[in-house]
Amino acid sequence: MTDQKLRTILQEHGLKATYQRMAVLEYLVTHKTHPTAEMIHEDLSNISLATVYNTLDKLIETGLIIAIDIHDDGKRHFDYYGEPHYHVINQQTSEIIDADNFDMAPLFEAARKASGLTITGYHIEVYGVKSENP
Amino acid sequence: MTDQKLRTILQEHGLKATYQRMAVLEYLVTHKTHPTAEMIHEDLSNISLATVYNTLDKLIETGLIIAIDIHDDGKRHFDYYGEPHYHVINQQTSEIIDADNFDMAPLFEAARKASGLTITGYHIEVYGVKSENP
DNA sequence: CCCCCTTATTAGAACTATTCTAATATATAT
DNA sequence: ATATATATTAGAATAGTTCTAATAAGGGGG
Ligand SMILES: [Mn+2]
Ligand SMILES: [Mn+2]
Ligand SMILES: [Zn+2]
Ligand SMILES: [Zn+2]
Repeated sequence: MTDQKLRTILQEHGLKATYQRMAVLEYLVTHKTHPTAEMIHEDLSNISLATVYNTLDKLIETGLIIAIDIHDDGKRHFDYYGEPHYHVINQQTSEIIDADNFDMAPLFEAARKASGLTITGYHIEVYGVKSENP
Repeated sequence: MTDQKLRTILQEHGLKATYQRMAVLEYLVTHKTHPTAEMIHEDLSNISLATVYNTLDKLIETGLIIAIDIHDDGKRHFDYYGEPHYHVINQQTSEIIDADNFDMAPLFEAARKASGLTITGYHIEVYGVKSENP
């Protein structure tokens, strides 16, 4: 993804386009893993850990990324959320699989009915184990 | 809920029925809030915080309860999960509303197709804000 | 292009939710 | 009742995250 595109995304979301923010955003856009702050900091070796955390907070506020808490390792994982999707988590391996093959509109409508709120988004994790008879 | 019932639930899930576990389980069954470990510890004043954490871990392993991470306060919240349900979270107040008016079977099927796993459960949080024109 | 001012970055310290330790107590099967 | 594996506990330790306050840099207006 080009620097100009990253700059535009950040500015359209009301964020100053700093070198550090472009790097963190590009990292999340281009990695299919769901890294922790520490992993991002290790890979982007000239950006401080505090800035990684600050940037992740800003990107979450804009909705560009989400945080996923894997209770397995006590660390927060981050995920580019340009296209909303849900996660299937293998309980045996902690592998996180991205999936978007389900229309959440009916769930939104149910949630609106149940709460009276205007629904703005969702975080869905479905858990599974390796099939016995594949 | 009677002591004998709590004892039975714990033993049926392979856990020794200690006084402390019965108290924590009863606390979660009878409270509609989604408390943190510290809240439980404060209310059950003769049970150590370590035991509250140990018990919560055991109850999660059995599936009797789940943990919910509210990124608002950095603390893990716990929830009796005797009947699976999903949560609608008010982003303005952090209020957590329980809801079960949606059949998750189609989502399970989609998740199975996407991952090849046998689905065992889900954690769903839907976010919303107060409606403008109620 | 150049200020200016607001906002961002940084290293390191601080915080605190959670986990660990290892000594004591208890549940449950026999 | 006894034995034994398991649970509880206080307090220490850990580590992920947040805070501090000094420095740097973005970007709008001139
Ligand atoms: Mn991703
Ligand atoms: Mn509940
Ligand atoms: Zn994802
Ligand atoms: Zn609930």
